[in-house]
Amino acid sequence: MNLQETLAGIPLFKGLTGEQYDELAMIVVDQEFGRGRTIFSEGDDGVGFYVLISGLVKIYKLSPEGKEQILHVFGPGEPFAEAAVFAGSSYPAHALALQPSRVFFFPRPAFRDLIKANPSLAMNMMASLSLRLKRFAHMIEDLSLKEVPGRLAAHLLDLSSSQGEAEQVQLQIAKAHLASLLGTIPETLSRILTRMSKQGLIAVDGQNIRLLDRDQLEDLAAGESRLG
Amino acid sequence: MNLQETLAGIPLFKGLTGEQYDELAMIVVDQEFGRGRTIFSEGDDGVGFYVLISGLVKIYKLSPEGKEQILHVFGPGEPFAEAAVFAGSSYPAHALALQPSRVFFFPRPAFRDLIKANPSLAMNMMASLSLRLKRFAHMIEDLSLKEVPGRLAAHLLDLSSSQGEAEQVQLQIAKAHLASLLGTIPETLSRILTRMSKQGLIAVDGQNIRLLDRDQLEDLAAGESRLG
DNA sequence: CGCTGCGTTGAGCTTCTTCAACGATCGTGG
DNA sequence: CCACGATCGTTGAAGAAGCTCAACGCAGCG
Repeated sequence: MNLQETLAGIPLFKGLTGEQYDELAMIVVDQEFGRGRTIFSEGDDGVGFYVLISGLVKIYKLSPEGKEQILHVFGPGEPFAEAAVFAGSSYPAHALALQPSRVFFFPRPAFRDLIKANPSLAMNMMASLSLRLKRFAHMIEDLSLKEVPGRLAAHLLDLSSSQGEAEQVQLQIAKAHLASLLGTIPETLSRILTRMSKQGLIAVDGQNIRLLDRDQLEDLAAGESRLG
Repeated sequence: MNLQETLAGIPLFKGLTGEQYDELAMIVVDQEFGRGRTIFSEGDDGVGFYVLISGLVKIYKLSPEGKEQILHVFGPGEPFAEAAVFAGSSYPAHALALQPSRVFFFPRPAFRDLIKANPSLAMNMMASLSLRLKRFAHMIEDLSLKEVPGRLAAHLLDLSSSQGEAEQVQLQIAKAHLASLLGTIPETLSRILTRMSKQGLIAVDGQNIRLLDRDQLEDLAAGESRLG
């Protein structure tokens, strides 16, 4: 697959003309990061943004005591650090490859020129930023208004819908990472998984989880009920 | 002040040409909302976005049990609900006027046409969305990695810097609203304000708060220390 | 006057975290 | 091939932070 074809497969760049893909191809930098490698750190100069081509990347914040809050885990096709291109000048969080990852890097000045000249690219970018905003709003809501079992249930149902409404979902990330994504710690997550299993809501087998009682999971996710 | 002048005073629209202000003026709808009036509700059809001209507006989520989490309190000059223009089709949260407010409403289709034809407007919009994204990321970090005293300290220092580094800051909103903005409840906020006063960090007089020990407030805000 | 919105304080309880120990798995180098 | 360390997960006991419930105070205003 050549560069232009790869670019055309990225949702952010959908609907562009062949010429526009050529322009993108001219400024893109193809990079690889091994598992556990840092892509950028909070406070680093925001020199451009990325699109993940393959692999898995986490975006996270750290507290002074070392506790981590994952803001997002990105899979193939997703852009990250776009905000750094348009606001402020430094990355507001850390980015690290959870799996060996291939990313396309777009340098800030060249990309700004491109987007200024391409309204449909700008519209795509605004849609992407807006979607991200919605997800963050959802995350704030979850952290503040739901307890951990509710957040977990919501996450499992999200996974199910993104994995084709299957009864069995795949976490994709280690449980320790899931804990950080849900705003808690591994111990607490482990206890809650055990509790939900005992109550017949789910069945856990490593990173595979079967959703046995969707109705009750949905009640939990809505914050309408407690886990006895 | 005529319409074009008012538009020119809005940061989102800065740097546009006179002709562009005329175009904006043609699609804008001038609206007023009394104190306590709902501007839109979560799930409503996202028919456009708003810029607050005067007054005070809160954007918030509600849990099924009625607990509220304020995502943002907007003052004059700030746009809100922009995300609804570019992603999804419904508002993802509620908006309510905390004070009598005047807003400019921009209908979605007309504004999309406008922004597609005006690259500098698009760049401004992307900057605005990106800034919002940063603030949300910060809020997630606070909710997850800091305790309530830390969030309060961070908020007070934010207020101080936006109010000209004054020793005395003005909350602008009721303490019950501040509690919701910080992801807690009025009782807890009240207790913490009392505690911080007794320890000489601040002095509270209604909505006026004097910052007596900036160093220690900054430690708290960074999450590096606890409130004895 | 009495209502309503707003704030404070106390007692008890739930949830979550901390600290500590332990078990399983896996890849690597001796 | 086994041993070792590293990563990851689980479980228990104790403690802290924050929430719920309830009562009360106080100011503004119809």
